[in-house]
Amino acid sequence: MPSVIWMRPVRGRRGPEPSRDRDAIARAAIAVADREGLAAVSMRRIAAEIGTSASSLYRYVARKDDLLNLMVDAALGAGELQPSGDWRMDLQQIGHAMRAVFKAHPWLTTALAGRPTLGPNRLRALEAMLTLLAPSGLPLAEQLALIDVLTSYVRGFVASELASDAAIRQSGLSAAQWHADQAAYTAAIRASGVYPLTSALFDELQRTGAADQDAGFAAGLDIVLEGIAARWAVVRHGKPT
Amino acid sequence: MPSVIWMRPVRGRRGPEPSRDRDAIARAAIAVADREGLAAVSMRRIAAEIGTSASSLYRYVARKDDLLNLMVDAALGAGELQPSGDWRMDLQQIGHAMRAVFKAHPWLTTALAGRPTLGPNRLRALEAMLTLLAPSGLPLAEQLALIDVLTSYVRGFVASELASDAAIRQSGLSAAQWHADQAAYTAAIRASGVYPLTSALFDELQRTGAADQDAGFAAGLDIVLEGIAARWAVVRHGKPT
DNA sequence: TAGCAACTGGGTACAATGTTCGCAATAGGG
DNA sequence: CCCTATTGCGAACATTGTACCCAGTTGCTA
Repeated sequence: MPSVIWMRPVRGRRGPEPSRDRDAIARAAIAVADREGLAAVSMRRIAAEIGTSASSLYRYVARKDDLLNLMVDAALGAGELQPSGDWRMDLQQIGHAMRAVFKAHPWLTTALAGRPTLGPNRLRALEAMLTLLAPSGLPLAEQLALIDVLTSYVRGFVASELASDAAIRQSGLSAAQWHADQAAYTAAIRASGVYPLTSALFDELQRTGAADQDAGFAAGLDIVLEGIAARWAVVRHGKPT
Repeated sequence: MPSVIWMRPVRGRRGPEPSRDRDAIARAAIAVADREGLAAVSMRRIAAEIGTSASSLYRYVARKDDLLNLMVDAALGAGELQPSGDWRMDLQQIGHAMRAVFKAHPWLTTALAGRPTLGPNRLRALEAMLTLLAPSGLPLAEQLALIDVLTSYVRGFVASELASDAAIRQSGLSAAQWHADQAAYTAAIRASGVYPLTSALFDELQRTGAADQDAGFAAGLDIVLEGIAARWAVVRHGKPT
């Protein structure tokens, strides 16, 4: 039996028809993770959610890891791209769409860590981005590098955005208590006098609300796109690396 | 008692002197994670490693999460920067050093996911990078965005590099079996005919060995630095965003 | 058509995990 | 000097991922 879940047949050739399907399982697990965090996703819990038992769930996924793979690929499948012909605008749009997906499923960045999930949805997205970058004439491996730069940036940025929420949920403290502890910590950092720039940064971040985190994201995205454009131009104009 | 571990006193004012210290605990945990993966890091295991019991370990860390925070900050503390005066060269050097750290501790990218650890070592690194970017004259928040772009890229790239190793270890399969399964999967993807560019990418990646992954990383890093340089120039020459 | 093999559903069991509790020993502060 | 805060630790508990087994169901084949 193959270890990649998408290589395993969805049902055997004999015996009763399975009463659930992978999509329903993924949806249930995603709903739980969205509502209560990734830690709430246990085999027993998801099984109960779809009205069956843990051991029955193992008829659909070989290991819990496969359940997470299903969740990740299903969550990643939301985006659909309408190519406009302008690669930079398209990449920008993809970046914003990815950010929206990651923010809609706060557990996704964590679940993706160390998991090279390559399900049908992610394959579709990869193919679409390669199609977008094809006119660059760059070697495919380098196109992949460009895509990696973009997706890594988005994931990293959203991870920072969600970090406090995640930490709060994980710590089990009240949000107020957590923020108080955090404020005490930054106060101690400032008081140490060893980190003047970092302290100033804390001040600035506190002064400007989280409202312009959108602007920050867009600015970072522009940096990335600028780098990609530069690389693209190198090939187009024959300039050396 | 504060929830941030670095705000908690390292020992009480009475009673016997603790027989171990946080550094030794972090070192032991890092050694186990390096050798056997993050999954092998359990409270009982680390306690045994330093010759004590699980319940005693709880005198040093309030929760397992704190143990991971200690590990992350200790692992991140390896790098030391010698500023050369050329910010671009310095950032490049930092990027390469970070990649080395992440590759030396394959569990680090995973442990860092969803964990806004801000221990002394990370604070030092942040302050150093802000010092480096100070001449840009950019607002601190935007300097942070630049740093995020860089670190996100490095983390994302190394995560991709380590993904297969991590997946192999996690699956419990033999490396040969895993690669066979993976090859069968990519073959099925090619056979489907739906993903021509992705299939070509697989071919190209297989043809070029992993030897030039270094080159790929450097290329991506250049893209990032190019983007940062562009942003820097905007301010210096007063051009509009 | 009879029967066997493959398959699904699910109850039970097991080892391992994070974490809490209580108790004995030990140090400093009044 | 004694009281209280603190350390080390054994035992216990609920929860977790997962293996095993058995009963019922379907389809292939003789």
